Amino acid sequence: MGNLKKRSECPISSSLDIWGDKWSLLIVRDLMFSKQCTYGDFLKSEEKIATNILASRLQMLEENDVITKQEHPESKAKVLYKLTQKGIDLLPLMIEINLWADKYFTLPPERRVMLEEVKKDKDAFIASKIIELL
Amino acid sequence: MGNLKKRSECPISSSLDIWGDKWSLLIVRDLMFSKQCTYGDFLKSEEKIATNILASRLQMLEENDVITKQEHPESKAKVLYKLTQKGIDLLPLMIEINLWADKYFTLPPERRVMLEEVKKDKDAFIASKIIELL
DNA sequence: TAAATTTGCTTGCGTTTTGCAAGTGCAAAT
DNA sequence: ATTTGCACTTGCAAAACGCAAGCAAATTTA
Repeated sequence: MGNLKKRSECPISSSLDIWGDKWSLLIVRDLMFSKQCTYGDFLKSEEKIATNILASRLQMLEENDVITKQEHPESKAKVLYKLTQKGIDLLPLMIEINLWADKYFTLPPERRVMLEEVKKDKDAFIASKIIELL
Repeated sequence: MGNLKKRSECPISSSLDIWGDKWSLLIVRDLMFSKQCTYGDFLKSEEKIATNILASRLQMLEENDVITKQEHPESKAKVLYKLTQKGIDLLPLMIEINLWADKYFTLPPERRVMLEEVKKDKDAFIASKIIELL
């Protein structure tokens, strides 16, 4: 299942081996916007990921230390997923994706607002966001 | 074949719809390091992409204006692939991937050298690289 | 306290994508 | 004229995906 076989020593390639698919970074995105999510929260996202795909991606990301499971404070039936430091470190990357998309797609209004903040002072935005996520 | 069906209006999602797979960014990488490549050049890369996958990714990237075909100055049998402005604009993203990988993988020496330059002055590195690619 | 619901998955199964090998058509070199 | 090089295409088995249904444990409701 979550077997990481590196195709090469190239850092781009090694990174793609972990999150180079259509879903993994959407999970990371959800965690960056929400700080923590349950399994059900991910399923509620606009893109409608299938349950088995979600399970396999969560496992893959956990095995590669991008996310961690935690027990939910209110219920044993629920599981909380959070970003690890390694996951939080994907923030600059996510921001660059947003900036690229901002140039070539039409962004939803809420994201435009965030992007304006990023454009004003990228480093400051990243710093404050990291604190928020810890 | 190269049908872009957006899963949502989210910029991350829309971006992944284009290059969110294990191979597309490796093609972009090759073009950023080499400025221009032939079909055969891509095949020589360490990761050993299959010919049919390469063809489908090149088509997808061309349809989404990330790369362009040009005729080779020396031969009609060869085809030159280059990054478009949209493709060149992926440079900051590629750099962030490198920086992330630098923290969590062991990079090959040549890349470490480049990364040192990036860390000294990221914007300057990007600026000079863009000029190089145009 | 028994039944129904919620939650986080797993399983089956048909469809799509991938990966490998071989083949094709055109250009260029021999 | 024939062989080689280059850019793909094709066939096919294997893997991954996507949808729906199922399931066990925890929690809520009656």
